[in-house]
Amino acid sequence: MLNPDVGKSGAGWADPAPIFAALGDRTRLSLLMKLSDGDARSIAKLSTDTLLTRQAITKHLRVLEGAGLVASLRVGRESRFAARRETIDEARAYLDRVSGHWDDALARLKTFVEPAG
Amino acid sequence: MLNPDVGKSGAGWADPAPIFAALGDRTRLSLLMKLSDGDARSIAKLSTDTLLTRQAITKHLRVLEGAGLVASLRVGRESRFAARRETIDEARAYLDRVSGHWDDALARLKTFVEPAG
DNA sequence: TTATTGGGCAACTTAAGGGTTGCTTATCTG
DNA sequence: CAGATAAGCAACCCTTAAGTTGCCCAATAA
Repeated sequence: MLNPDVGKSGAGWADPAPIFAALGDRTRLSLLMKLSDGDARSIAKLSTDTLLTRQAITKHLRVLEGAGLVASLRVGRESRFAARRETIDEARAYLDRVSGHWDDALARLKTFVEPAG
Repeated sequence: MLNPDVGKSGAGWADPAPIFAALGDRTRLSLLMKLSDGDARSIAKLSTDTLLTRQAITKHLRVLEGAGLVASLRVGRESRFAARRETIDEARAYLDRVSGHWDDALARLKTFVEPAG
């Protein structure tokens, strides 16, 4: 399948937690890194240079796919995976929201000791 | 404790997976959101408007702290937590790296069907 | 000083995650 | 066609994660 919509839906916002959860694994991050040039690769190719079995890699790829971070397409006898920038950008946008709302470190230190206000 | 260094270390790069793993939970994201104004809040305050017990919230906060996403400081009888922008930005920077390396969607579709090259 | 409120600690249950092995199916190559 | 290569499926470990309950301790407020 070329894609489940894990993306944005009009007005409200989808829960980004599953995206971050998918990113929260060393193996999956390194898979995403390999795919970070935009090219698609087969499972076999993605399984080289790793200690894990092909099945393990497959599972990780499916997790990434479930989160919308990669898309897969079967061509011939192989399954090719490619990174999906949209979802990565969605995660970035979320981090922007939680990061962009306050100013300097000094102000933060103050708030530790100030009354609960 | 005001924080263990989960941050960058000179030349190489720390593994960002634990950061994303910490972000990969709805409850923790909502906690971070509450803290996204830069102010510190007590556990009690952060436990209001949630169905979970205070203990559960505490655990989540400790997970966030372990990942460096928040810092805590005990003042009087309460533990105040505040978000740490550095770590959030670290996660953003990582996403920049995996996202910033290819161009348009069309090119990506091509790579699905092209020979493995 | 006695309640009350904010938190820490520990034990325990349930469910999910990461990984493996074994076997089967489909595709490509000689 | 025979053999090799790419992958899917399913069952099965083992460990960690999320959440709960119960109890105890420290700081504040009446």
